[in-house]
Amino acid sequence: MASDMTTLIIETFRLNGELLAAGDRLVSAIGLTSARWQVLGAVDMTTVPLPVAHIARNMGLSRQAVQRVANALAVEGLLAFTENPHHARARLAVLTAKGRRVFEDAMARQRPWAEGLARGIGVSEVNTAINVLRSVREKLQTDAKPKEDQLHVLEKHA
Amino acid sequence: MASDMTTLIIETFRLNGELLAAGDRLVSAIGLTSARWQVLGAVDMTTVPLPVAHIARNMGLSRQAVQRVANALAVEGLLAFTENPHHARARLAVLTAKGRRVFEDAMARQRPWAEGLARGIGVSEVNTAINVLRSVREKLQTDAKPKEDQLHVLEKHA
DNA sequence: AGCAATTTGACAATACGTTGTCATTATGTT
DNA sequence: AACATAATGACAACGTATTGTCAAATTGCT
Repeated sequence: MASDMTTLIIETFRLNGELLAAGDRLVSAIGLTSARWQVLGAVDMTTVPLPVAHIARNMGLSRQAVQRVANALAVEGLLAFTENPHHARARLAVLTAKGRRVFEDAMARQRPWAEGLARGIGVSEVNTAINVLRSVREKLQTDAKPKEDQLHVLEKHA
Repeated sequence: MASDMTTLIIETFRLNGELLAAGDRLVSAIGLTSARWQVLGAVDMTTVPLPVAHIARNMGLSRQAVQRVANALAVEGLLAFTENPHHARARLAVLTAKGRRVFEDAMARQRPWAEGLARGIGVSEVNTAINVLRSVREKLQTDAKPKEDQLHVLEKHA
């Protein structure tokens, strides 16, 4: 049903807004915002230091958006750029000691908060929701790039 | 599990971004954006013309955000403000004939698009996802306003 | 080696959302 | 009637994201 899908879409918008607001509340005491927290997390997650443009791709955002936040984090000393032996311009983003400390503070706040959110909701329902959201997102992403698919088809014929 | 909830949160962020991008693609040809489309929809939905602040509450957004979009829509002639007999400043937002036409164009595009998104996903799974998202959002919203609940408790005791 | 395409970061313009402040208008209580 | 409170819109400052453009650096193909 299209109307169910429409309901899901509207609910996704609303939940996204509430999550951002809640995330801001959660980490504002330690001088973070949701966006900065997410960038710190993306930098922390990598095993090897990466340039900002690479991190942006990992996050599914434009590199300019991440660049701006990363620069702000660097000004505040949470993140630093190290020289990249393979690329003179594309310096590598790494957490500073302070950045790692702040990020761990944020995660320590996030853990009990996420547990509280999950309380009362069945694990299988949550996983069903995750799978539905992922299916819809993947469909949107393939819709957005029909060109590449067509090229793949052409390659197969060639 | 907290980690399942974290996965759901991240997936919500990603889907939100894809939905906004897809919505923009869907209605950009008729000069709309996702945000303007949503405001038109909120104005269209009301049985009686309402002031902008009231519409913003209906949408769960700040009145300033909606005001800005509504003003832009008024400049483009999709929306008009009529005098409010009950309030000199709070004029009432109504769709113009052009606004109604554009909104109906947008809905005509949305219908088959939403159907395509829903295809291949079970109705019950979609409804489970809706219920999970709604539960999490409501929990966030009650967390955000512990004051009022406490006041209600106090009122009962008083 | 040379040249085209890609990657990266910087910068500007724009869209969308927030909070805060202010003046004006209603509302409600005393 | 008077005064405190709430609602509304205007304005400003800011945070987050987008696209577009540009120059520099890298990569890849011939």
